Amino acid sequence: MPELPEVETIRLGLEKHLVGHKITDVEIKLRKIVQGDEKNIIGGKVTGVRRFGKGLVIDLDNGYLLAIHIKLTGQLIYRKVSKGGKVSEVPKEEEKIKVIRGTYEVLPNKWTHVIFHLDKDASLYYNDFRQFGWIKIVKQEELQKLVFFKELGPEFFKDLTSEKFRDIVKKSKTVIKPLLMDQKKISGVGNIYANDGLFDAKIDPKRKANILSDKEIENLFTSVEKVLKLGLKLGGASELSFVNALGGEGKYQEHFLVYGQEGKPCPRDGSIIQKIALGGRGTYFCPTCQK
DNA sequence: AAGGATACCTGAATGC
DNA sequence: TGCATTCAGGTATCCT
Repeated sequence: MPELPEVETIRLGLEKHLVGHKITDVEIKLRKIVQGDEKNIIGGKVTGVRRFGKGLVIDLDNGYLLAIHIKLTGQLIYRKVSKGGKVSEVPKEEEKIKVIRGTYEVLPNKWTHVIFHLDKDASLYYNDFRQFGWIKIVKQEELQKLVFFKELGPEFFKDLTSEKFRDIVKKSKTVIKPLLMDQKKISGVGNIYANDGLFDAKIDPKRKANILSDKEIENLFTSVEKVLKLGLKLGGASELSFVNALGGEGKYQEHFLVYGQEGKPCPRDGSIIQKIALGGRGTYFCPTCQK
């Protein structure tokens, strides 16, 4: 569920607040989350934050980087201890942050698995209640050796053109919805935006990719771009545990078209939205207007 | 090789 | 009521 818009929202926040900070210490509470030697990043200063699909890269000035995937429930939250009650958009010590659905906790909490201590009274917390995410500490030149980054397909707003998208769709023998979510084919799209994009394009998620017409493929490209753009504009979808780099919530969950809307009326024609499983994932669609 | 099924994990929702 | 089961999902891995 953290998909391109959510991860980009985090990246923008980290770029604004984290860049320029030096890592002074790393506290690892759950070892399996971190791979590589944390000693290699101590003393390193953050020079930039990049995103590839749903993956994040925090670049340091000492030749190392942090490659991060938050998977379903990871959170990266920046906090700076405010001195002298100065007004700041950065969360304060006592501020509670959404952990999962209706649960709010201060930092750190039982789901905080890694704490990066930074200079200038700041810290970066990694929380993850399902513990699926990972943080890899590697040398700059080793990023492209990481399987996840190496195998990523082209992505929307970057290197995926509508022509490339058409070729990928036409070549695939799978069902269109799982194809949209296959990171090796197209990166950045997950369950929420695949469901809503297909709805916007009026395409039945069960159809085989290679039988879609050129026009349908073009519409789908435009529709997926459209919902991704809206998701980013609204700061992502926070229905489960997504929060931005300052612990704030997004608003796209208030604008879901069909995702999670089983039993509710279709926003286009009022038919009841159905839920089925495709590729083992929840799939929501309108049975009458998605052909 | 591509595509499908399963594991990973835990809180919430559901079942009886 | 309370205990057990099911469900959610992005990869990683195994299997065909």
